[in-house]
Amino acid sequence: MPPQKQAANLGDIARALGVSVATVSNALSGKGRVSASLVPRVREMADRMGYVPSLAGRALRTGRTGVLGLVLPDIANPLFPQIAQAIEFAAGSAGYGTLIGDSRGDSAVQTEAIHRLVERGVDGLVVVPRRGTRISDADCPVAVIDSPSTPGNTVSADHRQGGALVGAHLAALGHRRVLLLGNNPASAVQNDRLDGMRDALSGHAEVEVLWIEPYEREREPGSLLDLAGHVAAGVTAVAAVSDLHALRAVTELHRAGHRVPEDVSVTGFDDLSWSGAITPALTTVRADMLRIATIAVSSLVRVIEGKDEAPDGFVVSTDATRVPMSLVVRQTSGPVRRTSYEETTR
Amino acid sequence: MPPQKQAANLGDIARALGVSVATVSNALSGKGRVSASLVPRVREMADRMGYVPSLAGRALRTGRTGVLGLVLPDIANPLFPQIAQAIEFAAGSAGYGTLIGDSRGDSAVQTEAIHRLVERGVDGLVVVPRRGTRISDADCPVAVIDSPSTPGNTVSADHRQGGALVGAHLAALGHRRVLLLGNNPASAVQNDRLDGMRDALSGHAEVEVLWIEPYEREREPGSLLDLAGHVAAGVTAVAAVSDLHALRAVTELHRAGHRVPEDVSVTGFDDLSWSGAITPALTTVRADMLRIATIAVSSLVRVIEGKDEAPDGFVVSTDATRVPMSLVVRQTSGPVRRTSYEETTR
DNA sequence: CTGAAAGCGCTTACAG
DNA sequence: CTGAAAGCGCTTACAG
Repeated sequence: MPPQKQAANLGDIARALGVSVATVSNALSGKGRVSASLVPRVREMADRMGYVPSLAGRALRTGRTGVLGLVLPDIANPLFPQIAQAIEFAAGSAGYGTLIGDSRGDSAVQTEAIHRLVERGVDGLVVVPRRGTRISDADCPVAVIDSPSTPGNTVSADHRQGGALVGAHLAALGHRRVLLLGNNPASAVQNDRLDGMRDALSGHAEVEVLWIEPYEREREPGSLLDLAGHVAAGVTAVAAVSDLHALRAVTELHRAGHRVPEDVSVTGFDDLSWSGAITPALTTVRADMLRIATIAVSSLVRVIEGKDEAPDGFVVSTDATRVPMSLVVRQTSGPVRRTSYEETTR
Repeated sequence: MPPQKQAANLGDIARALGVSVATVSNALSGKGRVSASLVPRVREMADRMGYVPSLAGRALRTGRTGVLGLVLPDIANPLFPQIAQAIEFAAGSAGYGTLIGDSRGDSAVQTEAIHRLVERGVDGLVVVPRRGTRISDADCPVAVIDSPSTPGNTVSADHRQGGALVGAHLAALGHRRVLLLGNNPASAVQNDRLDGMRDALSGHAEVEVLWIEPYEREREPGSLLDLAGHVAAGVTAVAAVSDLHALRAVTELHRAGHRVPEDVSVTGFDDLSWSGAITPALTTVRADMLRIATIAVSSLVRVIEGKDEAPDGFVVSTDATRVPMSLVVRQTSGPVRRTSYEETTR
């Protein structure tokens, strides 16, 4: 007997078995007391009839939809795939669907996106907020993924510790003069990363920060960073707060005739998808997104399922968890070598 | 009077106004005949009471959820953000939410992801299928975004025309010997792009295809493409089927001591987020994702809302629409110049 | 251990 | 033009 196609419901199963829908519901959910002998019969019949529970019916009755909303600052952000994939996986594993909302880099759109998701009845929200935004009461539990420096309860990678990983790595390689590269002095994430680098390098190397102009897709041709000038001044390593900046550094150094890492080491941050594919492959720092996502989703789910209280204006407490980052050493970072200039002047 | 907080429903409004829920429903939806004088009163009261329609109630009654599923071959794919953003926007504009599903690069997971979305009651599905997968009946309308060479009804960028754009561009710049770069001879998308390039270059330049090994995040250090060898043999332009390959070409050429584009032009494909940020900025080809998404979503919505028949086993007909791509000329592609070698040997 | 009943919020024929 | 009623599919007290 082939499984039937058209959606059967609890009533169909109950009728087929001569029992009540309540009993079928209980047998399937394992909640109410049902005679042991009935459970397998119900299950089998449900299978045979191709029973798929109606989420709408369940949602109407329970007031829960089994869906989480994911609000991102800008889907076009290159880091987004990692986050979205991790959240989708964590949510799926917990039995939840993932509805996406895009802030398109705009606070007003972010607010609107949150409202739309709430109207759709999401049970909880994972928000990666736009810089500087605070998520207020959203009529549902919210988990925030952000920098550790953000006030309030958040889950996030430990950007500072990640920075320290880079700093320690470069110090161990013998670098004495390191140029740090960022593009936004107002970014908590960037500052955390830079602070970590500074900490780990202090006592080992001179450090200088170069704030480049904010990233623009179509910047002026020829607007270079003058890395060559810094190299001439003795810099042997460039540590960027993002793979994007690192890539820019590598390509500009190459173009200026320097070799990476023979003349200058370069490190990035985030392990974007292409960072292993360039030549030389980029040394970078990776967040454990799956862990971050799992923490965010599970705290949310605990509140949704009533196992935790929702503290602090409905924002989920995660004890401001910091998830350690890990260093991915590839070919752009190497030991300091004497430059050929110094070698030839001996 | 401040707007009330707790979710009001149709019954609350009806009670407040002394009319029936049916009337309120009709007034709000504009469907049933309601006296003109009542409509604004109902609307106003709904606003004042902070009425938010229950999607669950509506879904249970109408059998529609107002949610579309988006199934992606691999969220980690760098092209994904563009697609997801466009679909989310198009769906949102049409009044639909977007539930995501990730195939994680695995056909079995893809099938499972589709099932999960269908179980969640999505009204339709936008699928970017894994290579070689055909989406069969999914119990809901499906729009497929894929290569034009894929059998069946799909929406897609016109990859071949995009390739021709690159070819024509390089031909116009005077290149006589062009190396095409791909990594998967079985990919319909890549072959379409290459065919377009070949077409446009034929009669103008000698063309050769280099299939590099499939992209791996952590490839063997030092596995280079020997682009230098090709350059020595007279190649003045490298046209890649992806920005990723183009990036690899640029970095390897740099490292081999060639300048881009002075010695060798390089072009990519897809306009990934970083392609304007490298130095030199990457010449590439961009798909009109918003248009593609709009076509996919609107064909889906027409079927869902009963304005079109669902043809061909529930797969939405889009007349196999081909959306033209556009060339983004940046700094990696330039006119052929005599090499300094030849200049100095005169 | 099992069943009858209520009700989540909505929309849609159907009667008035 | 408006209202009473049914019913989408489910779960959960409550009686038996």
